[in-house]
Amino acid sequence: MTIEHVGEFLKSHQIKPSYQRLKVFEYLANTTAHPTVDTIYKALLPEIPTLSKTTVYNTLNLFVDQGIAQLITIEENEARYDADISSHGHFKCESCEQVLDFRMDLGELSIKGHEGCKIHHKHLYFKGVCKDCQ
Amino acid sequence: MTIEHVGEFLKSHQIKPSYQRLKVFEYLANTTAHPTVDTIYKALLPEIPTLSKTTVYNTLNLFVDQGIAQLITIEENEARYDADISSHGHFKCESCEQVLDFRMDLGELSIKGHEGCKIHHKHLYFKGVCKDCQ
DNA sequence: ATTGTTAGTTGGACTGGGTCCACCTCATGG
DNA sequence: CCATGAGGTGGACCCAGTCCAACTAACAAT
Repeated sequence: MTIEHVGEFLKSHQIKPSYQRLKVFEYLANTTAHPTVDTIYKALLPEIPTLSKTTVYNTLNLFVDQGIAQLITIEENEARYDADISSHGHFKCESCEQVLDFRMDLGELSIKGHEGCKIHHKHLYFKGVCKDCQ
Repeated sequence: MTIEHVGEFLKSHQIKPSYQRLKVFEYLANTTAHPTVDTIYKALLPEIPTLSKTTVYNTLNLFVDQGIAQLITIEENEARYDADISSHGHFKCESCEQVLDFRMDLGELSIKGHEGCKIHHKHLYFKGVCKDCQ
């Protein structure tokens, strides 16, 4: 997604497109690496020397709240973010630590035994060893 | 599971059944609340006044490593533990914050597009609002 | 243009979950 | 009865994330 499209996209989700927000979303939308806050912060710092980590946190939380990004908690000690909000699963390699997407439609899954529950989000996390690390 | 069975169970998984380990596993095996470390610690403190939080951490990590408990990272800021290691999903109510089990066989699910990956663990997390909170 | 107002940004202080590490205790074996 | 090692303890420490007060940019009203 190019930078001018990002602005329109943010506006269409009730997010004022500040320079910081544009840059954070542009970065997130153009990677498949599911970056952490620190990764995003370090990547943008050369372009935005005054950037604050709090801003990155605020911005990502805003994106999650507005439904244009999702929080990935596959690992206990690191929050990762993903601008791909379509239904898919995440696989983390325990050796090289990369997180891969894989196609998986979670739409039809429901909760057996708790049918009255209203489901807002679904996450499918697999862990193991990727092909390259075996 | 009663306390004497816990001892045998731990031994059968190469874990020396110290008093602390017995008590932690007994607590975990007899609840469906998916407690946090702090919950377990506070619950056992009256019985074991000298208990250290580090011991609870060490013990739970040992259980996870030996495959008799699993770590639930459904929420970013709290690690929960579950002695039920059968294939099932977890639902967290965003209102009352309880975590419910639900039957779901994840055994047949594989990773489309990354067939070479060796899968060790599978986690399915749903979030929403439970029946009582609607 | 000027001022008021509000949203957004900044960075330092703070919090709390989790880890580290040195010391202590207890069980087991010679 | 002592030696050894595994397990437990608790205080220091680390670090991701939050809080908060001050600063800045954008915009509205006059």
